[in-house]
Amino acid sequence: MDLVNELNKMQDTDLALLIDRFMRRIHFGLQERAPKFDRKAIGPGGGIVLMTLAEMGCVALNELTKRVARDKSQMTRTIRSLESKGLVTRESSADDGRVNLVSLTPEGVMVVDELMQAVAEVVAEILEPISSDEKQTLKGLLARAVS
Amino acid sequence: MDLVNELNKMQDTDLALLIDRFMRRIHFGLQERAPKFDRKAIGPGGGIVLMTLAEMGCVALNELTKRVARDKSQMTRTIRSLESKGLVTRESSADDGRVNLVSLTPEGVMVVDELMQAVAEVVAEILEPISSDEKQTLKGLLARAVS
DNA sequence: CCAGTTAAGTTGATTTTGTCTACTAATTGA
DNA sequence: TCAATTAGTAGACAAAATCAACTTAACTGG
Repeated sequence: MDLVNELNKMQDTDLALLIDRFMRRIHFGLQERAPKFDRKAIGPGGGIVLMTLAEMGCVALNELTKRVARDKSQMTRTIRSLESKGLVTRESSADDGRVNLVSLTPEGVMVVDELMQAVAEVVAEILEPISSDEKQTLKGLLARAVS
Repeated sequence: MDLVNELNKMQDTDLALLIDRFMRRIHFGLQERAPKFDRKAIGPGGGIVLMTLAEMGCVALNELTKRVARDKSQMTRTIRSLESKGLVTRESSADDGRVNLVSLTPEGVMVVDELMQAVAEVVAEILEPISSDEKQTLKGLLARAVS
């Protein structure tokens, strides 16, 4: 019982390492391709925010912050940077004067499209050794774990 | 055909977001528990190195660098820091005068054991919604992708 | 054997992220 | 109405990533 528990812990531990390595490989893959698509110099932080926006649509800044799991002060800066590049807009909510609703501009949509294509290429490259069905499985499991 | 391709790209894209969120959740979970196990203030960077060392055993620094996918200059600093805390040792290789062989000290083993327990708890918490078999599947898929 | 090249590691400078605290303004609720 | 939350901003600082220059050891073609 305790032994089984030990083994399971082992397994969970190197799962963390696997996740880290996966992340780093995505990072390097994108960095290589950055000259091709990152004309606005949004960087990794901006990229994650843009992609999350593409996923969520117009959304409150605090919701976005929770989703990407970053500090709110940093999110302020990231959004301001993206705003200054014309990729996102903000308007304060009518319901609640404190919240800012963030959404992609048309140009933001174009930029995020290119970014997503690059991300897709990189991820596809990493996932090359596993089948399409398995990709589905992988994504499903991660989604259930993280949601 | 093109449409299917588009869909697959979409899926690969949000897989990257899922991985990022997973990583962040591990990070926060460990940060919460840090007071309990991180008495040597090794931090996330040092932690990954220690766990990788636990996995690989005595290994050349350049191999370690490749494995954790960090810059070699940073690895130099991380290892030096861990060395100064008595958690790893170095000796230059007999075969090749350029390479440094790194390994855990007995104290490093103890520290990494506590760390791994914390990591296991955090990961187990995140993976709570999926079954044990599914964990195996997940780990297998990631391992195949990343190796 | 030996000059040119490559690889391992170190150092330094710089930038980017992350973190923590303090603050303002808007909202909630007793 | 007034104390307590909540959203967002600003500043200071720490950690990590990045990039370039450099040293030393090892390899390689002639």
